[in-house]
Amino acid sequence: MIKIGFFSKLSQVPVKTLRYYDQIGLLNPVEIDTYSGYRYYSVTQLPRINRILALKDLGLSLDQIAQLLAEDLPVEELRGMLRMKQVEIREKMQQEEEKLARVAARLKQIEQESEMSEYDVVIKTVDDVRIASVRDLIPTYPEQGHLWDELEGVLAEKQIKPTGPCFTLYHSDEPEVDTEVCEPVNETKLPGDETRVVVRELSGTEVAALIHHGPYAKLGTAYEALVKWIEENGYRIADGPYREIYLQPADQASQNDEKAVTEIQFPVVKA
Amino acid sequence: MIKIGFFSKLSQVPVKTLRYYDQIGLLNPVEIDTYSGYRYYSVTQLPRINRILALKDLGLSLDQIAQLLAEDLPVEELRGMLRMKQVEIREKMQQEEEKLARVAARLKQIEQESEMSEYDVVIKTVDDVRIASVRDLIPTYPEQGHLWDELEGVLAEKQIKPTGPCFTLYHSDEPEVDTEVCEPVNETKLPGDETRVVVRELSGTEVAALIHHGPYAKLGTAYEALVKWIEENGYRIADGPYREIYLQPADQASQNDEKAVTEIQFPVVKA
DNA sequence: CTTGACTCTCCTCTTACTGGAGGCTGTATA
DNA sequence: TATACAGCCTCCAGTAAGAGGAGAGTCAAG
Repeated sequence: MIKIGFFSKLSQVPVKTLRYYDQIGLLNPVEIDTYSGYRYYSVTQLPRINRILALKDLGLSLDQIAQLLAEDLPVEELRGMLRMKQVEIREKMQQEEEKLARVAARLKQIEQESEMSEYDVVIKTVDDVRIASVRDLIPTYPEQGHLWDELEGVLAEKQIKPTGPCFTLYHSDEPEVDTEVCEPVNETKLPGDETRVVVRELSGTEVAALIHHGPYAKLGTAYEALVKWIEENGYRIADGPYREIYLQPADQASQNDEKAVTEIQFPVVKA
Repeated sequence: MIKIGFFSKLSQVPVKTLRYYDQIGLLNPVEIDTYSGYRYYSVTQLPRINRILALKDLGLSLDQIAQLLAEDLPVEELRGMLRMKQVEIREKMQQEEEKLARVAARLKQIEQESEMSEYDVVIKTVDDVRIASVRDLIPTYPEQGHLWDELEGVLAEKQIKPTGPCFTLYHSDEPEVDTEVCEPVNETKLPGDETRVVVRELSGTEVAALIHHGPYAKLGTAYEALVKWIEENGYRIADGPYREIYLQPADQASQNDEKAVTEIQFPVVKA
């Protein structure tokens, strides 16, 4: 029959923690003085707390430990839990490894340019989306104006409103730029006469993305940064078109694109 | 000027999280309608939230991120933070690796014996402790009774009370057992006439320990389990004596040791 | 009897949100 | 124009595993 302080010394578990374990019913003292409220433990409880510590060291939660200790250990279940833990730990280790790679890449980037990059890349999963689009080959990127005119014309005529920001899909760059200009829409079909505008469904995919803020002429450096990030962070560019999303397009009238906000997205997979 | 739901869709950050970031001042909407309370964001805030996400992915806390974003980035500081993070992540990875080893060892043990071991090993650091002791060579472990009589006799005579449980240090096993029986004490010197009892200071050390509950005759299996654990969990036995701590000694009168509780400790270092 | 070391309960705080209740607001449709 | 209904608001509670502290009571030694 020993007091909590001594039990704490023997078990190397802080007093606060012992009280907490008492509270959640994980390890109750053998006796509590009804008058003073003092907790009294026995040295025979040391094996139990050691087991608690050992299981905690395996990464089990106190809840899980309580279960294991209560249901006088069905060995099969324990084995199952441990195997799950193994998988979990392996996953976590891999995540840490990737995190380490990202930190290293950041450091490298800072060393090279002696300032933090203007761009921050994020990995995300874009949802499926239905679009109306026009696709054609064009000689250079900026020359997609007539495609937009064509698409917008048809949509305006049929009174179809886009459900999100418009974007361009680039299917390939050579020999000419295989370009598809897109507006997300709700409709599944276009009513009426035939045009080059088609409605189709894009399926979601994992992408690496960044936001460019400023004139389109400087998109080049953004692309460079994105491609570099993908290479250095354990991904590679997957098949499929990449996107340029016009979150805030250039002002129609003035053609002022100083304040344009554009997101570019490359489909990626883990290398 | 867009509403929170759309900003959430663009940034892939849950609405709840955006509100939380607003609350802690990490990312405030550009405007809040004073009447309705609606938050209005701008697409130009997307770079900022992407930066937040990217830094979070490096393992930084929101607090740290807020600092970095506020103090218009002193590059040196960022570099320092990242280097610290690197070290941190490496440490964590190592810990995970050790955890994995422990889980594997547990699983192996269960496979072999098809039940959970009676013993749970914990690693702890024992404190420095001052002791009164008698040391001698004895032929076998159980024959330490006369050493105890000698020690207890002297302490009783000088009215010295032990400050903790008594224990035995085993300095070596061959050819005879080099045994030191110990009582922790407060005094730095023994008053009066000379005896074989000496007072000295034991320095703290890292040990692997387990608790044995039952007769001393069965301590053998406990030692086996402890040594096996040490081998299988990436430690090795370090120099120095090992300890047998009599937390609940055998009943003096009846010599009944059925309910004895004993801790055994081997000094260890990471292999 | 006093002193000082322990111990008690109760409260708040930590991270980065998540879930829910109850109540407005804004827009699209009938 | 009335009404759904999706979207938005605030406030409250809860998460894991304790840590820190206030204020008060208890125990053992001298």
